[in-house]
Amino acid sequence: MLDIKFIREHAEIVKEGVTRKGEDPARVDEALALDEKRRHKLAHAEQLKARKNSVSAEVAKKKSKGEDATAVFEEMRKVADEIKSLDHELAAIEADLRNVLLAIPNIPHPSVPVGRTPEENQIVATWGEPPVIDFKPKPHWELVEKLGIIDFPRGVKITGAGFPVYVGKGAKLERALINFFLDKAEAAGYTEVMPPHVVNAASATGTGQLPDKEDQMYVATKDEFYLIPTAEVPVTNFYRDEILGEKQLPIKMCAYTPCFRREAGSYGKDVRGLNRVHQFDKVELVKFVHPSTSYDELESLRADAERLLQKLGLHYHVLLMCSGDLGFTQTKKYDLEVWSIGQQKWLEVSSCSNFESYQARRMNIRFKPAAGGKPEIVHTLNGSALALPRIVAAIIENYQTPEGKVIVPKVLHQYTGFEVIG
RNA sequence: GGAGAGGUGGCCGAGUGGUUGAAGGCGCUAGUCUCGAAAACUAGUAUAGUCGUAAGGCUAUCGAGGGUUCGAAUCCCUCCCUCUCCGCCA
Repeated sequence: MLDIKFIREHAEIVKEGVTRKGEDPARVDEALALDEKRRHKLAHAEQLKARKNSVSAEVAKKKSKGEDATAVFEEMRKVADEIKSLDHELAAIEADLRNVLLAIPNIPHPSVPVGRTPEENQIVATWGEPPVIDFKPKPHWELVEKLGIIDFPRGVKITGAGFPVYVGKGAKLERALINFFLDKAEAAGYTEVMPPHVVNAASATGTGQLPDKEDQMYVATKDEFYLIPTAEVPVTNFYRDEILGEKQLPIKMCAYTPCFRREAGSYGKDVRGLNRVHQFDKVELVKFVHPSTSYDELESLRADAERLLQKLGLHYHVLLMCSGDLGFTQTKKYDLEVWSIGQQKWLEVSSCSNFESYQARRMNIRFKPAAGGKPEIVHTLNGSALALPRIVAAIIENYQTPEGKVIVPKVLHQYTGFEVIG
């Protein structure tokens, strides 16, 4: 969420940013009104508390001298009641204010193009060329079935649609990619973590999954646990409610986890094969950085993700998302899309975002400036490096042979132990 | 899951109703001393909100929330977490 003080002091900037995101700026005024009301009540309540405290001190003094102090009890009883009711009103106002603040999106960075639809995203880089082949390429779902490396029907039997089973070389390819991605992340300075795959409500709120995106998560209701939709959730919450040292920054972490997404409301959209599944593997990069460096860190994060695609030899391009296509909590985002020849389309395999202080404020992650002074909120960023299933789809389609075999990219050989599937 | 113990500042730890935001120690920072360092000594050392141009004031916070009371770190209730023993178990 945004800082209420920042909103108070820069109401117009915030409203303008909210509008660019395609959200309703009226919430900003709502927040300001609640804030005004809150501070008014707070001043009143604190006055009464100050009175209570000073009277209490006097009572203590009198009692220690053996004097009678019952004269003020009657009045203080009333003051106590009044304080209690003001505190209740305040709690209600604060809860309302927080809810309104949570409903105000992060505002786009000035370098983000203004736009409303995905068509207005800008292609800012392209790498490689589509594979040149002289036969009709097949989509991956046909290839994997023939090769017997991914079993969709049995996944349906075991769990349901969107839960593929990787078998034999398919499983090994998956594992090889995970190890490859993690090794590269480690080489780029990221510390590997293996976090829990379910989180509590506080963590899900910290990264912004709750309250808005509750429908997208699987919930273990008995224990109020949420299956993670991305490693971003547990990893970013690693430092929730902590104060870091400025010298520790930037902190770079990577994590492999399975990701669980209900994908409610997306039925029929790109759902064939591995394009959209309910459980998938992903290696995620997360950074906690000094506010002055977060946009440089975004560029290097993107470079870290791009390097993987280059090593795999996959033709891709980079999209700079327009203001309207940014996520609620993001200020700037790049999507990496890989060309998949069998489907003749671009598949999103990574999304690299800067959240500035928006997530960190919700999570209360701060750092103590080395020069002294008050703790400041860190900036957080994250990016996929990379999401597995679409990479698997792209590899299988782009590296297919006329006979329906798949050549494994060279960088993976040391991980797979085989060079061809089929 | 059963029984018991406990959760106090960066850490250890005192505190069972009244100037206790909280003794003492450790750590950390600065200063004195020293050629320099150590030691010693002195001082400082939480977070947040709010008011104020500022200096500074006020309020809150002793796991969380509620209650009792003129007054709660201290008493009561609920919840969370940690530890020990037993049970179960990869």
